Amino acid sequence: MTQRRILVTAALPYANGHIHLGHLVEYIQTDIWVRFQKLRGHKCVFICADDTHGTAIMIRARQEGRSEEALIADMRDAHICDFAGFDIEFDNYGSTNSETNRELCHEIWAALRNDGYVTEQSVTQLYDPKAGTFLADRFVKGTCPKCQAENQYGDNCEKCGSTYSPADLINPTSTLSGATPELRSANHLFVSIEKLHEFLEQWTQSGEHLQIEVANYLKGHFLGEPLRDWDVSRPAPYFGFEISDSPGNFWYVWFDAPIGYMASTMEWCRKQGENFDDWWREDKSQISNLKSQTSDLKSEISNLKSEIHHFIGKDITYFHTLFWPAMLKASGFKLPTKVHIHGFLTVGGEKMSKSKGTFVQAATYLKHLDPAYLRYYYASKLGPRLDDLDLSLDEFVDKANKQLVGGVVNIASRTAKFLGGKSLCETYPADGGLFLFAAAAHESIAEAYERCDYQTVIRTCKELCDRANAYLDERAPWTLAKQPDKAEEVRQICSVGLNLFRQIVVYLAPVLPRLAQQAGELLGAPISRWEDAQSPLTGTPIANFQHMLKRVELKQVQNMIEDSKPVELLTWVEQGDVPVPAVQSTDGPEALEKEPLVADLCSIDDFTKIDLRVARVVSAAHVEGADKLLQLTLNLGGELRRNVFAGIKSAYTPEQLVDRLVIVVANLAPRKMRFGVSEGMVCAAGGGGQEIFLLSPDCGAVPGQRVH
RNA sequence: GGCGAGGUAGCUCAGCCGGUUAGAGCACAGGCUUCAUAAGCCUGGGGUCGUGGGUUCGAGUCCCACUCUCGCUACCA
Repeated sequence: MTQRRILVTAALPYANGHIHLGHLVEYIQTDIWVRFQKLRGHKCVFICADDTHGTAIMIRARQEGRSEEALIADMRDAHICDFAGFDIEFDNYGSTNSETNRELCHEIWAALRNDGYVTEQSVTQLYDPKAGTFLADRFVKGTCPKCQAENQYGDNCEKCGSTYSPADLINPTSTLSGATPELRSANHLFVSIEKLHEFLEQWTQSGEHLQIEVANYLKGHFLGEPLRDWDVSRPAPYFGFEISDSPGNFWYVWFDAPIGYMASTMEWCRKQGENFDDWWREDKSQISNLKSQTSDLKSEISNLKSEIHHFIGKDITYFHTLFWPAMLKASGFKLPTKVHIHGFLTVGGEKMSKSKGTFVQAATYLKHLDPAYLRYYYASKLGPRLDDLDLSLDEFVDKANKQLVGGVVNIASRTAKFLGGKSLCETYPADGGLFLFAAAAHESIAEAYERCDYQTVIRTCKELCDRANAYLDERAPWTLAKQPDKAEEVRQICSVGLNLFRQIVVYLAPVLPRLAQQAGELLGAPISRWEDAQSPLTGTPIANFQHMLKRVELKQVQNMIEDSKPVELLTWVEQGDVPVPAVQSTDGPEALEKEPLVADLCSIDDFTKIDLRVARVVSAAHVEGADKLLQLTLNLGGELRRNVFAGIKSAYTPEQLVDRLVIVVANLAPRKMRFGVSEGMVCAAGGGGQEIFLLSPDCGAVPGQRVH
C-alpha cells in the first residue's frame, strides 16, 4: 500500500465557551479517522486551533475587565485540557490570534486584492453609542415588527418566524449597554465570489469533495443565482487583525478562522522540519509535467500529493464549501480533498438544554465517566451522512455495559486468567477458521472507517465478538481447567480467545486507544499497526489480567446530568425593593422572625456541592442603565478572574469594594443577565437596600481558599 | 413556500447494483452455563417494509402521485 499524506482539520472551537458533548461529536469523529489513518501507516496530521476573534470575545473580555489575550489564553488551556481528557490527539493546536495567521491573512488578502476580488460598499448597521461599537444582530433586542412579540433578538422572531433587518425592530435596545442603538453607516470590504461561480459549481457538484446531500443543498440554495458578495471587514473596535491596506478596519472573524487551519499547519511544519508548501500549495510544475511522464513516475508523484480533509458540523457548511474553496482558489492554494459534514447532537431526542442538564460540558462528563464510553457510543451511532446523532442515556449505559464490557473486554476477562504468568501457544492452534474469518473482515472495516461509517465498523466488530464468545462458550476452558491433564488444551483455547480479542481491539483501536494500549500490555506485544490483525500472536507472555474498563451505573450518568443543571439562583441580587429602616444591634428576634430557619436538613454532601471561595475584588464599577447592580471583577487566585454582577449598589460604592476580600459562590452556574453574564455570587447578609452586609474572611485569608 | 433527508418488529436502526421463507441490538418469554466486571450462549413470539398506482417473471429495493416526520433556508459563534 502506498503511503498517503493526509492533512486533517476539525473545526476551530470558539474561545468564548467550553467544550461540550456536542462539540465532541466532531472531535471524536475526526480523532477516530486520524487514528485510523495513522494505524494504517499513512502520514496523517491532525490540525486544530482556537478561534479567537470577533465581537463576542471582545465584549466578554470587556465585561470581565481583562484583555482579550488573557481571556483566550485561559480558554485555550481549558480546551486543550478537555480534548486531552477525551484522548483527542492533535498534532498541532494553534490559535487564530497568532503572527503566523496574521501573515497568511495578509498574503491571501493581497492575492484577492491583486486579482480584483475586493470591493468596497457602504453598510448601514446598528451602533451602540454607549458601548462604542457596532452591534452584531444577536446583541440587539426589541419587539418584532410583524407580530409584536417582545424581547426578540437580532433579525428573526422566534414567535412568528419572520425575518427582518435588526433596524426594523420596534424599540431596539443594545444587550450590551441597554442603550438605544442608532443607525450608522460605514464602509466595509467585500469579496466578490461570483467571479468563481462556475468553478464552485463544478467543484461542489463533482461528487468527489462533498456528500451528495450537501452538493444538492448548495445547488438548491446558492448556486442557482448569483453569489452574493461576502462582507469580510468590520470597523473598529473589533478584536482581530487590522487590515493593512484599510486602517481602522479589521477582518471579520470568519475570514481569518479557516486560514487558521493553514497557520496551525505551518507551526507544525516548523516544528517537524516539514515544508508547508507540500501541504497547502498546488505545485504547478509537477502537475503540468504529469502528462508526459510514465505511469510509474505518475504514481510516484501522486504519492507526493497530499490530501486535505476538513471535518465540520452542518451549521458551517456554507463557509467551508463556498467561501473557503473560493478563497483558496483565488489565492492559489490547494483545495480541500474532502469536506466531511456531520449533524448535531441531540440528547434524548431533543436539543441540548441547559435547564434539563443535557448541555453537558466535557469537563463535567469527565468528572463522572470514562471517555471510552462516549467514544464508543458516538462511533456506534456515526454514519457517513449528516443525520443528527441522538444520545440516549439508557442506550449509552447499555452499549457501554453490554457491548463494550460484556462483549469485547469480557473475551479477555474470561480467558486471560487461565494464562496469567504463562504464554500464548508457540503455534496458533486450529480454531475452526475464526481467526481467518476475522482477518478477512479487515478490508470491509477499513472501507467503513474511510467513509466515516463507524456504525458499520462497530456492527462488524460486534459480530466478531459474538463469534468469539460463542466459541469460548462451546469449548468451555473453565471446565477443562479442572482436569490437570487438559492444561495444554486450555492453553490452546485461551490462545485462540485472546487472539480473537486482539483482532477486535486492533479494529477498534482508533475508537478505543486506551483499550488498545492495555491489550498490548496484557498480551506482551503492543498494537501499533492495522496489520496486527492479520497474523496471530504466538509465544508472548501473558500478564495477570486487570480490569480494563468499569461497568457504568445509570446513577453515574444521572449524576452527570444533575451536575449540569444550573443551580437555582438566589434572587436577592435582583430584589432589595423596600429599604428597611436600620435596626439597632440589640440581637433581637426581628431577623429570625422575618426569615425563619429552614426546616429541611441538608447533608454534608449537599453543603460541599457549594464551592465557596475567598476572592479579592480587583475592580468594581457602576453598570450603565442598572439601578441596583455593580459589576465586580474578582480574583479567585492566580490568573483566575470572574465577572460578577451583584445587587449591592444601594449599600456600597465601587470605591469601597476594590481590594477587599469577599466570599463568592464559585460554582454557581453562570447567569445571563441583561448587562452580561454573571459568573458567581458574592455572599452577603441583610434584607436589601441600605441593609446589605458583605461577608469577609478574617485577616490572613487569600484569594482561592475554599470555605468549609 | 423552496430545498434536503427519512418513514422497515414495542424502541433504535441495517438492508449494496431489484431475486430464495425481510435482518441486528434493546425490550419481552423460555432454556443452558456459572470462566468472566450480576458477564456469556441457545431458542421463541412479534413486521400487510407510510398509502395508492406503475415497470417487471419477480420490488422494502426502480418510477409516479399522495401523506406524515425531521432538518436547512447564508453574512449567527
